Amino acid sequence: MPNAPTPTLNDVAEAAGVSTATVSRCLNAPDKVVEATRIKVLDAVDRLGYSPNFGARAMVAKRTNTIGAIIPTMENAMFARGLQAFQEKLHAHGYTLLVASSSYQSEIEAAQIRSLVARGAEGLLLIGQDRPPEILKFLRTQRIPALATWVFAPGGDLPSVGFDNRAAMAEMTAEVLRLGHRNLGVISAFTNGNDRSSARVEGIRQAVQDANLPDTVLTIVETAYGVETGQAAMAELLSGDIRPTAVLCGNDVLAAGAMIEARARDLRVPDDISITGFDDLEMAQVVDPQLTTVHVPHREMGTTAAAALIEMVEAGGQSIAGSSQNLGTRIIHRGSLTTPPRT
Amino acid sequence: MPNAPTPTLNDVAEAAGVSTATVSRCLNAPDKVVEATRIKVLDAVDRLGYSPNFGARAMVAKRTNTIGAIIPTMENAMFARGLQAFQEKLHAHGYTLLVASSSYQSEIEAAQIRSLVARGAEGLLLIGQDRPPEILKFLRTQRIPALATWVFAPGGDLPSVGFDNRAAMAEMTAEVLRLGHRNLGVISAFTNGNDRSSARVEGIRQAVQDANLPDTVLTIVETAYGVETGQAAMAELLSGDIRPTAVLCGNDVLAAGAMIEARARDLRVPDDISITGFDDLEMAQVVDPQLTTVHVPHREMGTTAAAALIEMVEAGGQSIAGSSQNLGTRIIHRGSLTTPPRT
DNA sequence: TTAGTCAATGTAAGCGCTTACACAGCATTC
DNA sequence: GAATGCTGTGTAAGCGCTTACATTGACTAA
Repeated sequence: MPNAPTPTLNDVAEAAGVSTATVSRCLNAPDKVVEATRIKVLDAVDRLGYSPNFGARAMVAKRTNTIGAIIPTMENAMFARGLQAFQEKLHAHGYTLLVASSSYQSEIEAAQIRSLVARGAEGLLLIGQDRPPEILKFLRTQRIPALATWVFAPGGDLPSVGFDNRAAMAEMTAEVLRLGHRNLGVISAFTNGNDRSSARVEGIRQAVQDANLPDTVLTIVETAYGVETGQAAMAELLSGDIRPTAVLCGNDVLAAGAMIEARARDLRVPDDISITGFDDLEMAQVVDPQLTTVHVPHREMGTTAAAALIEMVEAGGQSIAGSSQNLGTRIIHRGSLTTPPRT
Repeated sequence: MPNAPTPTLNDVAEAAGVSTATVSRCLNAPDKVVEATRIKVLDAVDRLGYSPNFGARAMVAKRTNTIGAIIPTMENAMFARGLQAFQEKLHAHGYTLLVASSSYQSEIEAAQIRSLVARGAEGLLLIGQDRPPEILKFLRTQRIPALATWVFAPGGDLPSVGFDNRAAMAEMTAEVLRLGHRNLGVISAFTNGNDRSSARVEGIRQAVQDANLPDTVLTIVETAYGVETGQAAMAELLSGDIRPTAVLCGNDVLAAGAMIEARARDLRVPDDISITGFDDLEMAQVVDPQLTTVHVPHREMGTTAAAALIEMVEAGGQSIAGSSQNLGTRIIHRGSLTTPPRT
């Protein structure tokens, strides 16, 4: 058996006894071809197991119907959920999603952006607002519309579809302070190069300031994303001189870790210590007590972002601008937050 | 400002005053070009914001360094984790990962396979072993090596890197039976078109049979993936005539749902009822009591699969076969499984 | 000096596809 | 019965790139 190379349009044309143009038409505009021919051609396609070469097609058609997304990591349920919704919406509009991950590193993100654009992405979904000017310039010269998500930052370099991390966390903090807590632990994901994390921490500081309290009421620990790291951070917080009565966590996963550590030390949540999360993942409902957290409409965000990006792409060269949308968050009161224990 | 189209190799060549061949060489084999020229060219590349067109390159070079993966959904931590490891390994070997999701539907998977191949995927990671013969034929005629994962099925149509779902679940069931349970509830993900789910259920039946027990000891409920569906399934199980003393869940997420329902009914886990999971996700450690579950080496599987697939791809036309690897699982004893309550 | 070598660059073909245009055949229309 | 339109198909250009081969010129060796 000779090493049959993968069949091309030409092979199909020969097999069907027609020209390549006809084959192409059969595949892309079947009604422009009379039925008898179409059957002949489709039969040949089947027989040869022909599959069109996307690159060649894209090169001449100048359309790819492809949109790219770059997320820090797939291993974060929050992104996974939003992305799944994003992809479903894209699919419904005939677009294909290409996903890449950056491991939270700006240079990798830059490389991935170039890679996705080279692969024909006509629009890009990115996480967060901050990125180096070279990238923005690249996007501009390539005329690729891009959307920042998981943040709401009108007037930023990129249009954004998301929510106000800072305000949401400030609201949660205000609630904690209102309940009477005056000694707050904070477990945050690394803020360096992560504008969502840092906005959340800023929100906390803001709320403390707005309540006319000194920022010495705060003890902040930064750590990597994960249950175990959250647990370790909680251990650190609890071994300090003054024990916080409430711990604000930058996300639900860290909060779950904090709860494990609290339990390990025989601290009852929330009677001995309150814990709050952020994101409202499944995990928030699975821990005991269930987590009081900030609900983020991840799926809605994915869907809205898809719609916005498609619009930007189809607006074409005209305006790459697009406009920002704030999706809003709300505090979900469950069992992990209450008044501080009486001493 | 004229509508500047995105710059091409030619534009760079003109801007640098050299031929396209030289520009191409600068980019792909810099040492074949004298330094002075190289600087000129790279400068022009920068100035124009040039980015090579992947499709055009792939078309002539016949290499894409791209591997595709199709998973049922990104919204499942189990896949996310394995995939992240897979992608890291690929990256280290200079390959790019293209991800698509199939929503657990075979026809969508087939379409995605074609789409990824058309986009130049040189190898494919798939989940599970079962798929229609047309797809296998397509893969064969296109000479695309493919690997089945999350299963171990030597002698199957595709080589596999994974674990034996059936044996793992049988082992867990045997353990439950050994503790004295004689009334087992089972909450399984839908088994239809999901060979992992069905293998797990088969494992349970097998273990019951091996213990010379009638399969009336089993009450099986199938449901969709999710905490809430797990909870509903548990409710169904608990409202039956005879209450199971142990509930075997097809995965940790369903198990977490089951625990919530148990708690809602004031049943203590494990004293009143035992619950087991499968996968050993973070969620298993976060619930209280922590879940006794089957540990699956997701990351290791991803890494191993990447290595195997790269090897298959680089073996090229010769043998698309590859060989299967069984990664092994083990039961993690935590707090959710104990002997049945005395009546 | 002259042939020979070699490194640096240019020339041009062609990868697989779509599509503008040309063309043939046929049914209408006056 | 010629002019007209329409429909189905073919012809061929060219998308952006890599690379085999040709060319150039500087240098070496005899």
